[in-house]
Amino acid sequence: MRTPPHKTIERLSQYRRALLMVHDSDKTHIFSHEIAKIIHITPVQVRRDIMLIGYTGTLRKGYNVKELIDLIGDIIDSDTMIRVCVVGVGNLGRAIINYFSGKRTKLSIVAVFDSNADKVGKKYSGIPCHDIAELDEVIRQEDIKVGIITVPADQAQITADRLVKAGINGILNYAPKSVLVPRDVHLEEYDMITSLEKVAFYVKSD
Amino acid sequence: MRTPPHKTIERLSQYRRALLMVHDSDKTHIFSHEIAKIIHITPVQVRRDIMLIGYTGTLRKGYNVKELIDLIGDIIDSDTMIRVCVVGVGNLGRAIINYFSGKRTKLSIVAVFDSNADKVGKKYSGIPCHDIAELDEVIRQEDIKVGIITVPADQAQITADRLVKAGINGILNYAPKSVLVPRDVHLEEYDMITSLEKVAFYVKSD
DNA sequence: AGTCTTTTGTTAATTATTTAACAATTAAAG
DNA sequence: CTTTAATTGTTAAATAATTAACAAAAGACT
Ligand SMILES: NC(=O)c1ccc[n+]([C@@H]2O[C@H](COP(=O)([O-])OP(=O)(O)OC[C@H]3O[C@@H](n4cnc5c(N)ncnc54)[C@H](O)[C@@H]3O)[C@@H](O)[C@H]2O)c1
Ligand SMILES: NC(=O)c1ccc[n+]([C@@H]2O[C@H](COP(=O)([O-])OP(=O)(O)OC[C@H]3O[C@@H](n4cnc5c(N)ncnc54)[C@H](O)[C@@H]3O)[C@@H](O)[C@H]2O)c1
Repeated sequence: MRTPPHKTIERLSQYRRALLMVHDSDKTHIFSHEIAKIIHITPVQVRRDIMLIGYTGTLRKGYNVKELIDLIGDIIDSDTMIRVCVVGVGNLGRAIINYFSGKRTKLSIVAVFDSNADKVGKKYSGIPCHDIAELDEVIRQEDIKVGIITVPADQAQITADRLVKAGINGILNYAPKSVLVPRDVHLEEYDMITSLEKVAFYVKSD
Repeated sequence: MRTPPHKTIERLSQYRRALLMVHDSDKTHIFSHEIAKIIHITPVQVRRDIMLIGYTGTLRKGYNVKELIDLIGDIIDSDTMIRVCVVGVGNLGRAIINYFSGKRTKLSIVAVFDSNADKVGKKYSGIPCHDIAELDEVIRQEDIKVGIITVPADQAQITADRLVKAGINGILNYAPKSVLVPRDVHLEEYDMITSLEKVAFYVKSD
């Protein structure tokens, strides 16, 4: 099967989040328009995405929740566990560690780093905090493949460089400063202000 | 001028973030390829966006940083200050309040809410925390137009309902559960797990 | 049993977004 | 002063993403 479009990948993750919640209830099947409503998209889009990944529901019964969850896993999850670290254990870092812990079976935050001696040696949501100086060593030992950056903006680039040097393959950067990485390192960046300004823009021109 | 495409609005916000940083240095002008490098897009895209908003740079000198910042402000900012509140002062809420404070001239977080009595009455980054029961009253008094949700997932919908009832026009939801709002309320949602799963997907299939 | 309604799966059409191409212009170099 | 290289602005082409259209199947209803 051809690898699905970027946007579909993104939505698959959202579908699964929604499906996992539905699965906790007693529903075994779900219609495209029900999924659509949760994600705020159209039912056609849902059906098209599901078609793209080669799943078929049952006519007039909808999609089997469990099966669809598993299939999405087959597509977007790695075979093996992907190990992740967080650099910078401030408010945002802690929010992320705490939110994420145990949420997914194929992704796991296994180490966090900070430069503040008061934090080093402590555990956050059960994950040990290492000194930033040990980053290289720990990343190699723990076989960490993805790093999340939550340090102050002026430390973002140097942190990214360290992560790259240690052999990481993907970075998720929350510091409000874009970082430069080699082309073979996959980079995602997110800035809340962009989202807020977007809301504000559409609010004002209502 | 026609209102720019959604994606351009998003990038304008990013351009401005980058330009503000450049402006702090002594550079007065910047080339499209320099902006492009910071945002990780192509120079053509940058020029096209700038064309769309009707700005013209000087040939072989690039764009005037200050002018471009101001023009982007004219497009995406509101004439008047847009007042924002945050509901849920946990790790994430505090990270947001702290990060955002004072960053933009036309957007301001003026109130935060929590249900925990220990937090009510305190100030966070200078912003007073009110009891959630006073939400309606404070939002009307303070003329708040946008709400940011950072409460636990199971409180997300009820919080959204409260905000809508109080007359808010836009919501930025960070709780990992989609909320339903009337069509005239602009909604943005973001979930870190989607970003992380995206990174993981592209990392594994490298 | 036959009709109606719902819902999927898929192809085609439409719309949105990005990328390419290139003329025009200007600063710098010789 | 002429040539060269760099850079913008814009139109056209290509690509990506969404939406529409609709046939086929299956349960519900009579
Ligand atoms: N992208 C977003 O939407 C968003 C939202 C909120 C905050 N932020 C940003 O995220 C970052 C963290 O925010 P926060 O509120 O947690 O800040 P914070 O100050 O509470 O935490 C920063 C942490 O990083 C550590 N640190 C500093 N330099 C370091 C280094 N070189 N190596 C390792 N650790 C280092 C500090 O000791 C601290 O623990 C900031 O850059 C902030 O602007 C982004
Ligand atoms: N979208 C993301 O990327 C992302 C990342 C991290 C965390 N989260 C989510 O953000 C939310 C907050 O995370 P956190 O780490 O700050 O959690 P937290 O538990 O530290 O904070 C939640 C706060 O909300 C308050 N609260 C609870 N119910 C409330 C209500 N009905 N009204 C008002 N206040 C209420 C609590 O008193 C607490 O202060 C959680 O839902 C978490 O899953 C999302």
